[in-house]
This record gives sequence, C-alpha cells and structure tokens, in this order.
Amino acid sequence: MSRTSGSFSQKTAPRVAQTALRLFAKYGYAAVSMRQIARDVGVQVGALYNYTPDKQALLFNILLQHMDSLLAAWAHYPKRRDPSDQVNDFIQFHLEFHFSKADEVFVAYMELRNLIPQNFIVIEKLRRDYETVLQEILSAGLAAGQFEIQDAKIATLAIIGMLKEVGTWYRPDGRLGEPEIIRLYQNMALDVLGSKYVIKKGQLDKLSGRRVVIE
Amino acid sequence: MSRTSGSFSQKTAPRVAQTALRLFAKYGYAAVSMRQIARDVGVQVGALYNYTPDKQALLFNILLQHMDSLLAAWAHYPKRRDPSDQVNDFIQFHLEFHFSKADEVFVAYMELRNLIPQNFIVIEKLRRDYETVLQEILSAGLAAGQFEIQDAKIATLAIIGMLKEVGTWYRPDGRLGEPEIIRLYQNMALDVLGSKYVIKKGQLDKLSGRRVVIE
DNA sequence: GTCTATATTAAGATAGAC
DNA sequence: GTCTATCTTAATATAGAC
Repeated sequence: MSRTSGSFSQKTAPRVAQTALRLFAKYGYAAVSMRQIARDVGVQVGALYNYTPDKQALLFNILLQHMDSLLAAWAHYPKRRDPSDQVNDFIQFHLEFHFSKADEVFVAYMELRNLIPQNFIVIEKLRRDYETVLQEILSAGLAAGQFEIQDAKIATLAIIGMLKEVGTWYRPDGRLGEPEIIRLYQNMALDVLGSKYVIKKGQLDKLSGRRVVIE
Repeated sequence: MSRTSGSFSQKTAPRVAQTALRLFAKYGYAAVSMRQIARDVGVQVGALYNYTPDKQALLFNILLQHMDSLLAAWAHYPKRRDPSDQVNDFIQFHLEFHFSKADEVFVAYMELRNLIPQNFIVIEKLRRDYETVLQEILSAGLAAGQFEIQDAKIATLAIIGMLKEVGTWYRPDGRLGEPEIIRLYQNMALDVLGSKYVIKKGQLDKLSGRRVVIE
C-alpha cells in the first residue's frame, strides 16, 4: 500500500474512461483522437496506453459496462405480476436509468458500427437481450388477453423507439420533470397496447367479453 | 454540345454523390476517406475535387437535398381535412418516403454532428420544419376535440420516435410488407392520440359527450 | 476532366529514459 | 506510471502535366 511515483493511476484509470466517454458522445468515436483524450485527461498520449491496449478497447469497454449495468439493474428491479404494471415499471426503469446516463446511451446507439466485428457481436447480443425484456412482457400480456395488439414484435419496437427518442431532447432543466415524462410515456405505451383499460366502441371488452356502448 | 475528353463528368457527378452517400451510410462520415470514395467511383482522388470543394460539402449537399426533397414532397401531397385522416396520411407519406431512402435518412440522423456549425444551422432548421408538420396536425386535432392528448409536443416526438425506429429494422424482404407496416403504425399512432375512435370506460365519449359503458 | 505527384498535417501506437 | 521522441501510416487538399 506504499505510495509510489505511479500511484496516480488509481485516479487516472477512471478519468481516462470518463473522458473517452464524454468526448465520444460529443464528437463521435472516429473524430476523437487519442491525443485529444490525453489532453483532456491531463497526461501525454503515451500514458494512455497504460490503461487501454488501444482506442477500440476504450469504446468496447464503455459499451460493455453500460449494457451490463443496464441488464443487471433490471434483473434486480422488483417485478409485479400484472402485465400492465410490468409495462409501467419497465418504462419507469428505462427512463430513470437513461436520464442519468445520457452519454452512455448516446454512444451505445451511435457507435455500434465502429466496433470491430468480434466486439459488435457481444454488444449486439446484450442489446437484443434488453429488447427481449419488453417483448416478453408484451407477449405475456397478449397471451393473458390484457393487450390488444396485432404484432408483439412491432409494438415492442414502437415503444422502444418512443423511449429512445426521449434521449434526443431531454434536458434536466427542461419544461417537463422526470416524473411527468415517465407518466406521459406510460400512458402512451398503454394506449399503443390497447391495454385492458382502453376499449373500443362496438368491440368486445377484453375483460368482460361484453360489447362496448355509449350510454 | 460537342463531346470532349471531359464529357464523362455528366456521369461522374452523380456517381460521386451516390458513392459518398452509400459509404457515409455504411461506415460513417469520419471513417470514410476521399480516397475510398474515389476508388469506388473509379477515379483518382484528385478528380473528386472537380465535383466538390471539400469533403464537408459532400455531406452537406446530401443532407440538404434530402431535407429539401422531403419537405417538397410533403408540400405536394394531397391534404384531407379530418385530423385523423391527416395523421394517417402523414404516416403513410413518411414511411413510403423513408422506405425508399434508407441511406439518406440514416446519414441525415447520424451525421448531424459532423456538419460545421454554419451548415448544421441550415439542416437543423429543415429538420424542425418537418417535425412541425406533424405537431400542427396534432394541435389542430386537439383543438377540434378529436384527440385526447395531454401534450401535443410530446405526442409528436413519440410518434416521430416510433417512425424513426422503423429505419433500424426495415428490410424490403422482411416479414412484413410496406402496406402492413404502414397500417400497424397508423393504428398505433391513433392509439397514442386517443383519437375519436378510441374511447375509455367510464369516461365521456369525445364525440357524443355520453358516458362509455360495457353492455 | 483526369491523372500523377506531392505538400502538409495528423493519426495510432511503441521504445526507452526517468 | 509518465514522459519525450519517434515510427509508420494515412488523411485532406493542391499543383501542374496531359
């Protein structure tokens, strides 16, 4: 535990990763040089190679850590039994997680194509695993007769698309607070799903099997 | 009109633009070199500079032409009066246009940050103009009492987000044909809008003002 | 209009001193 | 662990011959 001349590494290591993340998010992976990262960290470029074998590994580790922590956080999230509750929970989880990780999310989406193939395969699988979380909720709700959707896959993609778009405009000091945004998106998602609380005139109500009318 | 030794330019000019578009879409602007574009066009790198002052102008012109043609095509699209019809028409227009311009759409979304500031301002304004098209349809429908939405801006962004996501998975030889996809998204969008055809149990029907019940 | 050749700059990565 | 110095490669863009 004695302090050596190299003991700054415990500070430098996370600074390298954080700086790479910030710069990749702002300018794009291909447009950021190792020299630029070094300058922002406050070291010379040669020193970076004590913390990463190359630039590609910086990107890959950012995406890997992000997807791992996303999936781990969901795995520990309390699960309710009702499909509509699960949709609400998933949306709340997703938006709260993504509000606090704007840079990671942006890089994860924009820089997939700058991964070398062997790294792409890893990240792409994790990304699909996450989409599957929502799709399984929707499929279960559909099987239970709670949702009125024609295509669970398309509904999944549509809701994921909605949620993804939030990252392009959300600002912590914006017009709407996080709880309001979450509530709006929960409502819109349940509308898309035609959940049991949304019924259509002339059709059969999903819960009672009786016809819907206007008094 | 006499043919000179340089008369290939009439062929080369569009080939340069098309090749740049294809490569930018596949690898990203920053990752594509002028040499790579030249090689795919079939000329030496110096010859490219007869068609563009620099690499930035290639990107800018791709995005400018794309946004101009998108807005011009909408301007010439027949307009119906009913807000729900207009939503259906906008979605059909948007998806049909984007099905046929996958590369342009992808580049327009991914490469905004590689525009120099003076070019970014131009493209960003056109992008906002296009979003405004949908937002005005929704605001008019809301004012006419046809939609049940809490926030026209958020509903606009949610629908735009849904539609944008289509570009990430649509394939001409995929499971669903274009008309099916269009129909699914029209239905989901109208669900989000709680259009007059979607009513909720216990609430007042938007058209008749009477209460919704199950028989 | 296109070519070859080149000027200039900067990139990723490494070697070896401290 | 960090530095300075450097190797190697490749980028954008231009000049001038044909």
